[in-house]
Amino acid sequence: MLSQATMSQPHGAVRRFATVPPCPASLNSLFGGQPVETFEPGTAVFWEGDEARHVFEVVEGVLRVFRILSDGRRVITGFLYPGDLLGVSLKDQYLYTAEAVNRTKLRRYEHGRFQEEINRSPELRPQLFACLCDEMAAAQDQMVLLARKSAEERVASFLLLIARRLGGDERQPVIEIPMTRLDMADYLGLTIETVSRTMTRLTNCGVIAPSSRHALVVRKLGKLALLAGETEADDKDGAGGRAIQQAVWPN
Amino acid sequence: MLSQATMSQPHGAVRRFATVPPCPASLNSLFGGQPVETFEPGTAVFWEGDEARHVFEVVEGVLRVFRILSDGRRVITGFLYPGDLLGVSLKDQYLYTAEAVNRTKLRRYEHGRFQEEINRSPELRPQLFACLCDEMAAAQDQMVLLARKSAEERVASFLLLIARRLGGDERQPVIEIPMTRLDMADYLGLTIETVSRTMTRLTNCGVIAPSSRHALVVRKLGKLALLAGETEADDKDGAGGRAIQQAVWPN
DNA sequence: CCCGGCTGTTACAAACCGTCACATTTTTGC
DNA sequence: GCAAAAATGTGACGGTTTGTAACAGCCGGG
Repeated sequence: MLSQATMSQPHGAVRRFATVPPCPASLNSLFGGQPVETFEPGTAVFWEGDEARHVFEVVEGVLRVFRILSDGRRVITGFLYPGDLLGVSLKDQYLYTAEAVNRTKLRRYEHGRFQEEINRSPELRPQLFACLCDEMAAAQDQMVLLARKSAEERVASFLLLIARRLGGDERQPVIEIPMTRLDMADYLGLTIETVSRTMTRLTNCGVIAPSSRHALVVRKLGKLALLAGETEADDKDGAGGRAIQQAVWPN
Repeated sequence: MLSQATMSQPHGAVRRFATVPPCPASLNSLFGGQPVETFEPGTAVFWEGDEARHVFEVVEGVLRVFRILSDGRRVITGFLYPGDLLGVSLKDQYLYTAEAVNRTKLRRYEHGRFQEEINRSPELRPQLFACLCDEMAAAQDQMVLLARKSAEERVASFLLLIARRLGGDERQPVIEIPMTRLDMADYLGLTIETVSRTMTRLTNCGVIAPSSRHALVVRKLGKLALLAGETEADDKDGAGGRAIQQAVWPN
């Protein structure tokens, strides 16, 4: 079963199995023969409104996926990491812009052929379906974060997400943050100042320790999970066993 | 092609074709033979964490779909209307609670059989896929709303969504709002007071006019669209042709 | 018919976060 | 390397939204 706590996947951006090796009839194998294209930091893979001709697989690097309101406000709906798919759940045109955060390598697959392959293979279909489910679950988590979480909870949630993705099961994972503070802010629905201040506060509390500007160490993973305000008590770390009061909403 | 501006569809809740009549090989026909079950206002169809045994079709009434944080904060990720599907994009357990807003009638379909039908039919699959795409698009819209829109823009966006869903193409549609202010607040990431104040302001501006407590008339649809802060200029109403400054984000 | 509970509205003070400003660090271009 | 530009950190201040509270309106029950 797929892990549910993946990075928020935007529309059409799908996290695939990280643990399943590519076998002939897996989503992974589809892109195998395609040439690798490189995108420099800040360059767009496609723009919102472009005709959706291709599906992409992230081979290396990180992408940001966003939409922009008419007055310039930007909303990043997700970040894509190696192994993720981009441009799947679309019909005729992309609903968002995809841009390289750092130097990124992609494989491209023609959209119509992708659909055909999926349609043809009873093995690929459940994989794709599971990916879409994960994508929706991540979108839901993000809605919860944006609708009801405080600035501190948002930043903590974000760091926790990256820590779980990159840090494995370590107790004090070292995590890389390739995106800028502005990217984080536009992803979390905050300003760069608030992100900056909040991370400073987390540092002063000893929850995190800055390594370089784009990397840090999570010193108290359990504390971070508590600050993230999660429903589930993923409390493998013994840093604080707060009682979970099951919320029963009066109707 | 499906309309993109549908009500935000939560995980597994899919808006189907409203214009396509049920034909033997359509999603609509699957539920045809199932008995209709009635849910009283406030009763749950299922709870977050329940084993996902069934897929539902909304026949009549409105549902709210939500998640609750450990301290009681509630986030409504979407409302479901007649014709919508519930519980599709899930694997083993429901990720949210579904509750009847008003008296609701549903048809139930066993989850495994639903999957089989989809797998078997090459006609049903693209329909389901298109539904999932709409669902993701709606989730994205909601993320934009929650991340960057002001209280007024959120309320305006919500009213516009309902107006377009129910009011058809009328210039001054009468729209029903079966949900409470608390539901609206938990959907829009606001408090009931803010929702109330904002609607009062919209009334004073002449944009809307209250009909009853759970119904109102949209007097200036174009103005409402402007207040909603949409990217696209859906300016069929001549109520104000503000210049759209295309935002080019400096990288 | 009146009453009690629930929902919705309005006012006011408070909190959180955004805005503005500037110092500091890092990166970029030459 | 050096200077310019960009990104980041930090503080003071203000605005939007929230929280608290009181009141009004609707609805069902006695």
